[in-house]
Amino acid sequence: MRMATADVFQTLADPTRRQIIEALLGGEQQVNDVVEKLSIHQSGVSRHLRILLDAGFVQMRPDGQRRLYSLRPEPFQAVDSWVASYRKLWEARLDRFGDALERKQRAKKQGAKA
Amino acid sequence: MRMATADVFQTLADPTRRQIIEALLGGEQQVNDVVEKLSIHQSGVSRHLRILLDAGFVQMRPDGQRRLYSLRPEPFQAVDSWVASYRKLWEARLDRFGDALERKQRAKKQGAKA
DNA sequence: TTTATATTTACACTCATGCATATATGGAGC
DNA sequence: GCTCCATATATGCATGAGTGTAAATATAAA
Repeated sequence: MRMATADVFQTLADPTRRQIIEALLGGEQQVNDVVEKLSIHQSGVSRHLRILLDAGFVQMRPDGQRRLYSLRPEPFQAVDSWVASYRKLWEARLDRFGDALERKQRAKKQGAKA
Repeated sequence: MRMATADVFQTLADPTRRQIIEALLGGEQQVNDVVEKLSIHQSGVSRHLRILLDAGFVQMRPDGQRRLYSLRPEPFQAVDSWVASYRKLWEARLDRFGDALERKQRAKKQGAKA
């Protein structure tokens, strides 16, 4: 149960796990709910959830005989922080749009607050 | 040679490949330069570079008997865009700091421009 | 105890990795 | 042109890791 960035990518490598993550974006779900959205047996989903739990992507809350799973932000932040190191690769070529974009976003944010 | 987000995570799952990517952050490198930074044989590096090439992470430019590899932005953008879908998971709990932070960054940016 | 929900384990299978070796490619020297 | 050397890729092999399924086991409620 390490929790390093390394395991984060290892965990995300499996498409079924990414599907599970996407399914949980809607909010807390019990195992069977997740199973219905995938084409894999329940035992497989349980194992994937276990891996996601170990990697910190999800948390679990027992509710009677059910187990409710939901997303946790930390590993996503780790990915975000990793990719940030490489953002310079494409930000340069967007520079000319940068200022206009920034102004637009700032205006939007101001509007939302009003 | 697909190029979907799926392969992106699959490609990033291997720690040696992430090392290679990191090594290329310094700029264009020939294969031997990369080999020296890792503890793996040249043939292995070549195969990893091939995989990175297929996934779009790197591009190759022949220079005599050397092959110069460098990073390409697209797959990183794909990761960035994927993680953006989950940003709401942690942005909420940072809201109270958000305004102060934004002001600070804005001030910094202004300062840099001056 | 019976039922619903979920996890664990054993198994077969596939796939990826690293190494070693062989093969390709390009330049230098003759 | 030809050979020699440096650089790099491709292939065959052994090994290890991960996946899905099915059966067995846990857990909680009725």
